[in-house]
Amino acid sequence: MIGEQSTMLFSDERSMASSDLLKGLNDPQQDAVGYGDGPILVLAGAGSGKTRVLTHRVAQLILERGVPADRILAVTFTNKAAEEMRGRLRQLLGERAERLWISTFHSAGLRILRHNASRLGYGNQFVVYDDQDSKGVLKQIIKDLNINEDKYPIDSFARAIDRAKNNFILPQEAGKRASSIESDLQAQVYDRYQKALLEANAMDFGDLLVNAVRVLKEHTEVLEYYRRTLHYILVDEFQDTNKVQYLFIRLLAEPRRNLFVVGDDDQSIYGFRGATISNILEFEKDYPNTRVVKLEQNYRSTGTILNAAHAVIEKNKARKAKKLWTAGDDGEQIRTFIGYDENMEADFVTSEIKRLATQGVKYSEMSILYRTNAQTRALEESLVRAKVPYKIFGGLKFFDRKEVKDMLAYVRLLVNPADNQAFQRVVNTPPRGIGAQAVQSIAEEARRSSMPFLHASVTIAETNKSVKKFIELMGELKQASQTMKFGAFLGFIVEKTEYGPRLAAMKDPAAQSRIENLQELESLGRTMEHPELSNDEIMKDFLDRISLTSSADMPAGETGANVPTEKPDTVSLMTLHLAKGLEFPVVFLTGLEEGLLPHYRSLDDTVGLEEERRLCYVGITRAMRTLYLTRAHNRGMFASGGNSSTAGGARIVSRFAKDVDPKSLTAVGVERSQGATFIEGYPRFSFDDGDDYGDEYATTFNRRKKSYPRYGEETSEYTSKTPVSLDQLRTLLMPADSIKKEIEIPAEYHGRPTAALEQLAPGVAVLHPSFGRGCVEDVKGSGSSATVFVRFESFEESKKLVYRFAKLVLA
DNA sequence: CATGGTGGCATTTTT
DNA sequence: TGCCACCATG
Repeated sequence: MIGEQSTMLFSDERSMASSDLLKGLNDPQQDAVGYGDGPILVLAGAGSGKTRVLTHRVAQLILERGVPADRILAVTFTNKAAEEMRGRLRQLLGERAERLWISTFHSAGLRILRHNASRLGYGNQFVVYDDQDSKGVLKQIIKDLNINEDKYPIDSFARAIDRAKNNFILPQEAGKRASSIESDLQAQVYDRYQKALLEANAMDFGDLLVNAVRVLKEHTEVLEYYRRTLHYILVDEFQDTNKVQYLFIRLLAEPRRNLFVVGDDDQSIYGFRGATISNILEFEKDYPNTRVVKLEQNYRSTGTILNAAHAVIEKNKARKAKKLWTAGDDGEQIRTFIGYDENMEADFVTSEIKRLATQGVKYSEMSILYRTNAQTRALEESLVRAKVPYKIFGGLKFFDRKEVKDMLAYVRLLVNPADNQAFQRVVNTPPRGIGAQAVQSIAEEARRSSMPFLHASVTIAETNKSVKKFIELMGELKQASQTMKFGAFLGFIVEKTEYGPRLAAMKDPAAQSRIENLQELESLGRTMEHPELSNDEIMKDFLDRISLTSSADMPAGETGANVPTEKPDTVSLMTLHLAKGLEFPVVFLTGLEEGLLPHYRSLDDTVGLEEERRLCYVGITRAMRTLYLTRAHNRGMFASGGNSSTAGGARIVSRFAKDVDPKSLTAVGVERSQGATFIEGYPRFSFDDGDDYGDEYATTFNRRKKSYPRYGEETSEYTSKTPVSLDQLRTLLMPADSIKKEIEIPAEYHGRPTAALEQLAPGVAVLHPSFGRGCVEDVKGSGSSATVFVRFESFEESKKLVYRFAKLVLA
C-alpha cells in the first residue's frame, strides 16, 4: 500500500509517450519530475504522491532524456519499497526497468563490497553478522578485557559501536575523541571488535555502509568506476538517512550532483539509528543551487484526519513549515475509545473490525498500529478469538528460530571457516561433550596460532576425542556439500549432526514443531537449487538474502486499486515505524497513553519527544477515511502467568491526543455511555457489573475476565508452532521479498475457545493446533502446572502436554 | 568436566 | 515466553 494516487493512467506495458508522463500530476509534482540536471530536494508531505514523483522522475530520465537505465541508482530503505518502485517502473518502462539499480542502502553496500572487500583486507566471501553474532563477539572481548558487565553492559557497547558507525567514526578516530573513562573503554572495545570481525571475515550491518564508504574513499579506482557508471542518483525517505548513508551518496554523486532526494522532515522517525533531520534541513547548504519543491497537496486522507495530524505536528520546533491540504471533504469524525485495560482495548478494535467487515470493508483495508511490539499480545489474542484473519509485520520469526539458526550456522561455517561465531554456535550443538573448558582451550589455541577456531580445533583434536569427532563431522559435511543437492544437503546436516534425531527422540511437543521447521528449511533449500550454480554459490546467496531481508519488507500485492491481488484478505498489524510509507482506509491507532506514545524512554528529552510526535503524526496520516484513537486505562506492562498485573497503575491520555480538536472526536463505547471524554475521562470501570460498560464490548470483556489467566495463552503457541509454509518462505527469499509472520489456524481448530481444565477428563476428544485430533487419557495436577496426557491419532504414544501451553480445544 | 534442571529477569522503535 | 546464571549430579 505504498501507493498514493492509485490512478491507472498508463496501461501500456512497453513504454509511453513522454508527454504523457506529466499528465495527471499537479504543478509542483510536474516541477520535480521535469527538472533538469543538478540537485533537487523534494519535500513531500504524507500522502502527497512521493512514490509517484520518484517513479515518474526515473521514467522521465529514461524516456525523455535518453539516460540508459543502468546509469541510474535509486536508493530506498526497505527491500519492499525497492520492489514496489521497480514494479511501478515496470509499468512505465517495461523491460528496461530490470536494468535499473534499485536497492536499499545496505544491499548497495553489500554489492559493492562483494566485489571490493579484498581491498580492505577481508575476503570477498565475507559473511554478514547479525546482532546476536555481534553481541557474541562483544561478550568475548568484554571477558578478555575483564570489564565489569554490571557496570558496562554489552548493550552499551553495542549501541556505542552502532552510533559510531552511523556517524562514520572509525575505531582510531573514536579513540582520539574519547574524553571519559567510559568512552575510552568503548573505543578500545570497538577497536578489538573490528579486529575480531576482520579475523572472522565478517561484517556487521553497520559495516556494510562504513566499509562501502571506506572502499570508495580509500580506493579512487573503485570510486571512479562507480562515478563513471552512475549518472543519476535518487534517494527515497531522505529524512531517515544518517551520516554514513549521506557520505555514501555524496561520494557517488560527485561531480555531477544529479541528486534527486525526496523526504519529509515531519516523518523522520529513525533518530535512534542515527538519522539526522539536519541531512534534510541542511541539504541546501551542501548543495548551494538546490531546487526545492514542496508537495503539500494530500491525496490520501480526509480533511478531518489532516487537521488532526497538523494539530499534532505543528507543535514541533525543528521542522520546515508546511501544511497539507486536500481538495476532498472533511469526511468522518475520528472515533475514540478507552478500555479498562489493553484486553478490552483489543476487544473493541476487534469488534469494530468485525462490524466494518459486515459492512463490506475488506480486512486488508484495515490496519492496527502501535508503538511497541509488546502491544501485539492482547490484540492478537482478541483477533484469534474472534476469528479475524490478520498478519503481523515485523520480526523475522522463522529465521530467528533457534533450530534454524543452528542449522544455518553449520552452513555459515562451511562457507566461511573463519566464522568464529558460527563455530561457537555449532561446536556443541547438539551436546557432544565439548563444554566451556574445551572451547576455552580452542580459543586459546586460536589466539596463539592466529588461526580461526575451526582450524585451531584441529590441533586440540589431537588430545580431545570429542573435538576430534566434531572435526570429522565437519569434514564429512564439507564433502557432502560439494556433491549433494542443496536441499538434500540441508537434510543431511540435520541427520548427521544428530540434531534432528535428538529432537525426534524428545517427547516435548515443542520438539515436534522444531522438526517441522527444519523440514521447511530443507524444502526451502530445494527451491534455491540452480543448475548453473555451485553449492558454495548457492549457500552464499542463501545466507546473504537471509541476512538482508528485514522486518519492514512487507508482503507485496496490497498496492492499491491498480494491481490485482490474490493476497489473502487480512488485517495488518505493525509498529508505527513499519507503517511509514503505507496507507489504509481504516486505521486503529492504539495505546495513546503517556509513557507509550510518547514512550517513557523519551519523556525527558525534547529531541526524543519531537520524534515521538512525528511518530504519532505518521500514524494518523496513514488513515485515508476512518481513524480510531484508542487507549487503555490500565496496562499490564510485564505480562506473566496468571496475574492481571497492572504495574504502573492508571494511565493518562497521550499529550498528542490532547492536541487534536475535541470537536472532531466522537466517543464510542464506554465514554459514550458515561459521558466521559477520550481526553479527560476515566470511566467508571467495575468488574461486578457488566452493564457499566453500556455496550456490546462489555460482553466479550466480561466473558474474558472470568477466564483469566489470559496472557500467552491463546497466541504464543500459534506463533511458535505453526510452521511457515514453503510458499511464504520462497517469497521471503526472493529479491522482492516480504517478511511477515503469518498465522494460519488449522481449519478444525479455528476459533474455538480453549478447553477449560475441568472439561478435560479421560475419554474426551480434543484438538491440538499442531498435533491434530486426539483423546484425553489422563489429567494430572491442577492450576498452571496441570498436565494432560493425550493420545493423538497421528502418534504412537500418548503425549504429555502442559495444560497452560497446550491450547487444547474440544473436538 | 559436561550436562540438565531451576529460578530470576526482561521488553522502544530497526536497516 | 525465552535467555541466562547458577548449582547438583554423573
